[in-house]
Amino acid sequence: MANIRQLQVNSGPVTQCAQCPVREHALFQGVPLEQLQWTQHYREDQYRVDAKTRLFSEGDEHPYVYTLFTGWMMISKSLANGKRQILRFLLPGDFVGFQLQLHGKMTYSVHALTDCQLCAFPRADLDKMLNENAALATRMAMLNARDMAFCQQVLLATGQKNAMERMASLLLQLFIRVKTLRGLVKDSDENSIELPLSQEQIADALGMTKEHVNRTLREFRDAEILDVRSKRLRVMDEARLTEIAELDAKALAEQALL
Amino acid sequence: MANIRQLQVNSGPVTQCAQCPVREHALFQGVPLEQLQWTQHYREDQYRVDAKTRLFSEGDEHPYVYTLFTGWMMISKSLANGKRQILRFLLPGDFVGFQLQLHGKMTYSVHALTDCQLCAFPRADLDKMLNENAALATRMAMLNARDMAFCQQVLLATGQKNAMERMASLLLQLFIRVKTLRGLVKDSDENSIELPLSQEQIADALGMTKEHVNRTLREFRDAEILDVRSKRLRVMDEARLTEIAELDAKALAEQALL
DNA sequence: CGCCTTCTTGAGATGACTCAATGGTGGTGG
DNA sequence: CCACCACCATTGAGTCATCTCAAGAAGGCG
Repeated sequence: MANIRQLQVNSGPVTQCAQCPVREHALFQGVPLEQLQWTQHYREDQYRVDAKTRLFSEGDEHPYVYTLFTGWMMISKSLANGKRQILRFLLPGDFVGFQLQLHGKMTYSVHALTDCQLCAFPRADLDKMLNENAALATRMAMLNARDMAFCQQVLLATGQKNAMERMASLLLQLFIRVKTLRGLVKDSDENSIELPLSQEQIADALGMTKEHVNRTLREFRDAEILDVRSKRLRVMDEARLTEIAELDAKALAEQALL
Repeated sequence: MANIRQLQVNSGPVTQCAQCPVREHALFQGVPLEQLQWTQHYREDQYRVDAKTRLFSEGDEHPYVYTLFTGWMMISKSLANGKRQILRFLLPGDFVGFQLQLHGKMTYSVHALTDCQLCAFPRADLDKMLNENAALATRMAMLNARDMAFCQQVLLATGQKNAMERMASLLLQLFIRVKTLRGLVKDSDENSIELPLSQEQIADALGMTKEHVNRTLREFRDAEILDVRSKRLRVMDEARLTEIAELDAKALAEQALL
């Protein structure tokens, strides 16, 4: 609740995106170029959003959908008593904002965890574009199916795994996704990734308290499996982590590639 | 685990579907008829599945996707230790089987709770159909978005609500969906619906134990809010139930209509 | 340097779980 | 039509994982 601040979208297109690992808009990946010519006349703008600011909130009538180009964001839903569930962390390449009520109120909130750059589409245009281009609409369905599979994985974890297993699932999933993205943008450290999350955010993603997240992270550190410290996740024993998480690392990497 | 039996698909098309409340295949609803003419040459068969039998399991390479015409089914994922999360209950009109790896292993299992009738499509055809017809692909994306919103709702509940609130959410959601479907097929009893679930299944859908489901149901009965008995859910105090569930009844009804 | 957020740790409370035993109920076959 | 059996619901008592409340330590940022 407390960390929701004013939206700061600096309008004006960002022409270049030099450090962006995903050059194409996610919706267009794999769609043949000649089928995209006609989309030229649809509006498409790039925006910056500062760390810790809100892109939109649950209940807003928000006119855009986005592809995240750089940075980390999160999607969340809250209850009246202030409890918050983080549904997903967004990484470069992820699509945000598509939902059933295309022109109704958003069913979740989106916040930037780091400074972000994103590509925006007017909802009205998206609607038309999908109905005019089957390859695009199919890709949209596929993106949705990927996110669905992920949401179901998290639901399985939240409903049936204990604290340690849930945490292993989340961290391994992020570890693999970030390393997969990195394939496109070379990096040095093989067994550590940037992890711009507070323990409270991890807690809200896993449905546990921040204190228990802290204790669980300590257990992992004591067992020399992983170490989360100063916004960095270091994995010492990936095999053991995979075992605890009970996830299929190969499937995760495939998902991350889409 | 124990209630997984042999698949019994009686092949041969079911030409009529007299008692079916959803006459159209979900994927085709809202798609103009003239755009569907050309789909005629794609295969489409109807099947029956007996109560308590499996349609397919996590890990199977299953060649069909389905629309459920009559009956209740459930989608679930399991862990090695036998714990099972029920991801969703399927009602007439629901689409099952679409996923990212269209031709790979299924990421979840599907079981029939009652005797069911469903309409099957070969996966290979679906792929082509989507890529040839934008309206169809858009509709697929929309169906997915609906299911996504529902999955996120459940995730919020499982992560942040207590036993009573979670249970209220599930039962209210089913209550509204079934009553909405009933709009198409008139029925008498206004405040009760058929609920072909065991307490153990409710438990697996909510991430709690069957014993605690039993105790929680008792609390609801004692408070004269609802009564689940002999495969029937009777709601005595819908206002109170909605309040406890902290759900938007109007939004639920809209979702149910898609 | 100082302030504010985040992390860390402890101790006690509790909601939900486990284990165990009994009671119901519907379906099946004699 | 009844008797049996398997499955499902019910209830109790004790345990445990996780939560709550509290207080101090450590970062990071202006």
